[in-house]
Amino acid sequence: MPELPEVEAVKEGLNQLIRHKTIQSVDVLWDNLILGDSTRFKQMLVNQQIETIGRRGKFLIINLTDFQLISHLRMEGKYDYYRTEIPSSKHNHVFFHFIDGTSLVYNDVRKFGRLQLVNKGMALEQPNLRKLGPEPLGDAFTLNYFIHALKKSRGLLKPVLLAQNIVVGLGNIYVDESLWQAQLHPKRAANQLTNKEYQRLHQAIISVLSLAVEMGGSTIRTYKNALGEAGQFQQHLHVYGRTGLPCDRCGQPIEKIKLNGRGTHFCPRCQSLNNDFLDS
DNA sequence: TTGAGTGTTGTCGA
DNA sequence: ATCGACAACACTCA
Repeated sequence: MPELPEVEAVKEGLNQLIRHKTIQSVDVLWDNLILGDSTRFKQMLVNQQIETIGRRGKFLIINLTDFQLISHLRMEGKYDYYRTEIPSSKHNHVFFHFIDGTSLVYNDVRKFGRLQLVNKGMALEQPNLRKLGPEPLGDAFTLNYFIHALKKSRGLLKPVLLAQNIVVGLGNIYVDESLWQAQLHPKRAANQLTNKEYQRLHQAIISVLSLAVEMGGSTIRTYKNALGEAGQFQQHLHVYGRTGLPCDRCGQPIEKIKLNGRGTHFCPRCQSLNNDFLDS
């Protein structure tokens, strides 16, 4: 489900809903969602107060009195907030009960998500967070940085952009959309673009993600933010889920291929493997 | 009915 | 070290 824009929307919702609330108890119905010992996880959270909720890449970071709770939604993780009774669902797996009687429930159909409690200040020191690249909408994501990073990289454009070590936040939807916007084939060698192409790609990533954040993300099948609201960026998709439909730029039917196991959508005319002529 | 496909990423083997 | 395949799991669709 969630790429950067969706996680950002969840973060915003959680900040509205659970800031300053104090946890009374925690229930875990599927231990594999918890990294580390789930008994300790439940114990340590009692009496912790929520300060603020942040985001790093696709990770949510819930800042507590003495700890940080790292939460990754992976494919289908969601948070639901309830003021009264919690409707029964076979996919509700983790329950945070607050002293005011309200609850935050982690729901995950596929159980791929992960929750990890670490000491305050240690979230960004975890190995998987430490190797993340810069935020695409932050100051560190400069064109110069991006060019140098991609020139050092090996492999094909799309897999390299999905790896999160050069820039965070892109997933299968937004990488396809960014490559369409930049008119680059997903199988181009990532270290062999022209400077003009690097510039187009850099700009495309920023503009696609900015608009998607503004629209509250994309709701393709099931995504909802913590307030229960759908995203609206799906109205703006040009290639993802548009296989066979005419390209919005040139009319050629959108193609779908498999690239490293991921469905990959692109326009075979606008995003040719040999499109150097676009720079002339 | 069965198999393929689904928004992610950590791990494993070459 | 790096890259691709696979696993974690449930559900939908052809």
